[in-house]
Amino acid sequence: MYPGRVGKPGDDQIGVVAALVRSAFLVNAVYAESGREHDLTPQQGQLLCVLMAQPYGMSELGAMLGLAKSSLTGLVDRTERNGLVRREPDPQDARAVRVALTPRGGRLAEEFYAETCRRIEQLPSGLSAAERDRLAALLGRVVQDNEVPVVFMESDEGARAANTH
Amino acid sequence: MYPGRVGKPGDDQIGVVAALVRSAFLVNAVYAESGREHDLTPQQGQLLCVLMAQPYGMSELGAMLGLAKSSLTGLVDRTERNGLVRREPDPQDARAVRVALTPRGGRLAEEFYAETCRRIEQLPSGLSAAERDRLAALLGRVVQDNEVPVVFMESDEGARAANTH
DNA sequence: CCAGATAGTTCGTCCTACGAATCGTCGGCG
DNA sequence: CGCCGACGATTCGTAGGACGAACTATCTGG
Repeated sequence: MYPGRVGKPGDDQIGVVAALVRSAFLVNAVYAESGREHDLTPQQGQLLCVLMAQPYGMSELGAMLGLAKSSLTGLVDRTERNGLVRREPDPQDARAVRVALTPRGGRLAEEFYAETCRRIEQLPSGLSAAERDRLAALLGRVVQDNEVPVVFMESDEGARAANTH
Repeated sequence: MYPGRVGKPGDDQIGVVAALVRSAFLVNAVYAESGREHDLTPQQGQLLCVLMAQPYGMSELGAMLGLAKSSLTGLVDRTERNGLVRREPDPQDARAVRVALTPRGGRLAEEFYAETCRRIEQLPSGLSAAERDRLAALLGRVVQDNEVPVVFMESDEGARAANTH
């Protein structure tokens, strides 16, 4: 009844729950550290990563990031003040606003994204390629089953945008 | 060289990197929501979870949680003000302090921990028991390879700590 | 054409996080 | 023994983050 142990007797493996929580802790730390290197707070970094895909309205951003409207206003304010994003009027709707990366914001986003990828990729470096693949497959299903918003680009989108390989 | 794809052609699986980042996003959301139900910020909830295992000194906590000393002082201040933790003098060292759960803090920690476990456990509900087990094994190795501090108890430690008192 | 819904902002409050400066204690070395 | 540097922790100032309630302006269905 406690975290997802399948209770093989004598198994001394960590539970799924603890594994998920602690790996999230790792990822959070990477975000923080990676952000610090580019003078970004984790939240601003996340915002840039979301906007790499395309511009979004404030409400859309709020829904994706799980933030209240007023929180978004502040986050975009500060990021805009740093010259990384821009509020553009929505041509269809005079109330609405589209938040887009500035050129400088775009460059910084690429750097931050690449750096973060690099660091995150180190985390499972103890696993074989096949194991990493299986981990990706399993976690990927968890992510999809729970309909996580695209807060971090698909890797090959990223790879293509970053270096057109 | 980008995120751990093993590049089977036509594979349309998410990359390890994106999977890790997005699952972390999920876990963060759970922490926030679970905390809200118990009038805890995610940070205070995390503090309580760490202290469930045993009391710690401020410096130890800072190291485990990855926070600067001054950040810890504030976090413990606020949590203490809410009556959830207590600063006890360290008998060996008059400079040091041991932070421990109050009875009320202990109860709240158990509730928060159980609720969080319950919710996190739901995340991989689309996986079979065997798959969850494999996910736990893989993520567990990542966590251990990266020496993640025990920011979330082992499940059976939790059960034991709760009962053997 | 108007009433209600919708998009965003403002305001006040509290929490989070940090570095620099500070204070008291500890311990080793002369 | 006494001192001084290391160490544990707090204080202070600053800046960011998150929220709800109240507000403005626009949009849209009837």
